[in-house]
Amino acid sequence: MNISAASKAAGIPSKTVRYYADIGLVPAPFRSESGYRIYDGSTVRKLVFVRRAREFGFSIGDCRELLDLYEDLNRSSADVKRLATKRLQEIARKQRELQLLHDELALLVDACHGDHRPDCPIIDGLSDRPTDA
Amino acid sequence: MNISAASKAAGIPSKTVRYYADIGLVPAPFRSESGYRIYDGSTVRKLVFVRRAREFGFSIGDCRELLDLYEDLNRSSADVKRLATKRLQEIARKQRELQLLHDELALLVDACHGDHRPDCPIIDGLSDRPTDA
DNA sequence: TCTTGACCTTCCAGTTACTGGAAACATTAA
DNA sequence: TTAATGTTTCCAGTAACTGGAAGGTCAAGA
Repeated sequence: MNISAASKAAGIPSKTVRYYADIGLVPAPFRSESGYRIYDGSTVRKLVFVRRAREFGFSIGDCRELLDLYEDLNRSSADVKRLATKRLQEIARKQRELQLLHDELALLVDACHGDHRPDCPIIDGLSDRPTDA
Repeated sequence: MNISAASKAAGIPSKTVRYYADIGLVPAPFRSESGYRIYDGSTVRKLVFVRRAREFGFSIGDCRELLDLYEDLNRSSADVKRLATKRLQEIARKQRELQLLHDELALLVDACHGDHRPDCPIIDGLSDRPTDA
């Protein structure tokens, strides 16, 4: 599996796949005789995990910690479980905030009659005229 | 309402609040005689909206479009409704992906007995040895 | 009134996490 | 064998902040 196949499988550009190995986020892949990177399923799965975590605002440092869970889970189980649980709570918080964002936008869409009538309660609430706050 | 109050209200650092006006993402605030920025509730509400959108991976460009919805909703309603609906679908997709991330991490946590027993089915599946893929 | 400390200003440089492009070597298909 | 495509390294550029310097402002207290 060379880099473009791994890139496709993980949903991450080749450039970024290289970068993630350069900074040691994922293990550096083996090389073919001619120097081509050769990826295995294990690394690809990590890349997928990183992509999803990055999409939701976890930093590279966070990803490093999250990936360490994979390696360390059976070692210092208690500490690691606490860390993972903290991250789970963060994800749950993100889910709630995402729901708020969704609802706010859905409200806009619902309030919009899709024609040219000028009365829109949402616009009234968010226009530039000075308000209560 | 000066910049630190607006910063607190919106949950965004003062630096970033200034930056968002510099790049024209939110309207440039009025100034006091001495040059201090003066914020109103309307702009603060936009800043909150931007913060939430940014936290979920919408780019500054995306935020610009989203904010335009507020201004343009009662104008070209049909087009704008289509754009908003597209964004809603994206948010829904993000929610599903976030759920996957959550489940994956929850699986790790559940599988971890919090002690030092060495058998962990998740680790087995994600270890560095070559796998099926 | 003066001063002290917190807050504000602009400007410019640095950071994070990529991302694009050049130059050169490798592989494959015709 | 040659053309197209894929890969390599290296270095520079971008997006979106973020930190720090140098200096002006404001409100409270001696």
